[in-house]
Amino acid sequence: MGKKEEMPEEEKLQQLADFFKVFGDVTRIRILHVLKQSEMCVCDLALTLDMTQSAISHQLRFLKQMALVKNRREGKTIFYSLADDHIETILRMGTEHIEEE
Amino acid sequence: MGKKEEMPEEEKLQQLADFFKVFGDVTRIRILHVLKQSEMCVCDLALTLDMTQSAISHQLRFLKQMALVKNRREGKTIFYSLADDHIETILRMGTEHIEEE
DNA sequence: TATTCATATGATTGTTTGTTCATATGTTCA
DNA sequence: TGAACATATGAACAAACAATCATATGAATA
Repeated sequence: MGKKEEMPEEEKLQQLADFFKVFGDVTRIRILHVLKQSEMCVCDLALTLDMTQSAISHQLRFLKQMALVKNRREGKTIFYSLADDHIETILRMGTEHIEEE
Repeated sequence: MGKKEEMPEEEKLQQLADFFKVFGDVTRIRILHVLKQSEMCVCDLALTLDMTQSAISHQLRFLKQMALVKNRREGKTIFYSLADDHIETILRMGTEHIEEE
């Protein structure tokens, strides 16, 4: 929609750092890794990752803000899933880098 | 050399987070961005990025540890450069993600 | 409508992290 | 060898961050 090419270089680099920062935490990586397989509600994420509902919820808010996950409500429960398959690609790239050599 | 496929999932995710964490800081992103164009010595990096030599040096050590940069000595000065072109690819992927939509 | 279940959120806290300051190491050249 | 220059490093400090605790919001159902 907007012309992002016009963004000043410095600001772009800041955004880039902010973007990668999201992946720089194990909890968030674990969440993304689980969601990569299937959508999941908050309480099941908490169970699966063995963390409190609150901790998961806080991270999900962050991930949502950064547009990495989306959610849908079904009655009382809210299901989270990856926002797009771009995320998987990035995770795979990182994995490949780590695994080589 | 080692078979990285045998690594336990949890440890792999931790390594992945640690890897991305490197890119999650503006200073490091700026350093990598500059080195993408040409190798450079510590003092010029400090000048270019308008930061103290010490701050740059600390970050370079971190980047070196994570195998993202390499260096060579030439007399008194030490030149740093990107360790491989993989880094550029990852930066580009991040940039693309940010710039789209 | 009161209770229960699912999730969100604000405040607090302990930890991590980036920068600074002071100083050490290492190289060159007079 | 000693002065000058380039880089590295340890300790200390402040800011950012993630988890926790307590509580609020919101939906279903008895």
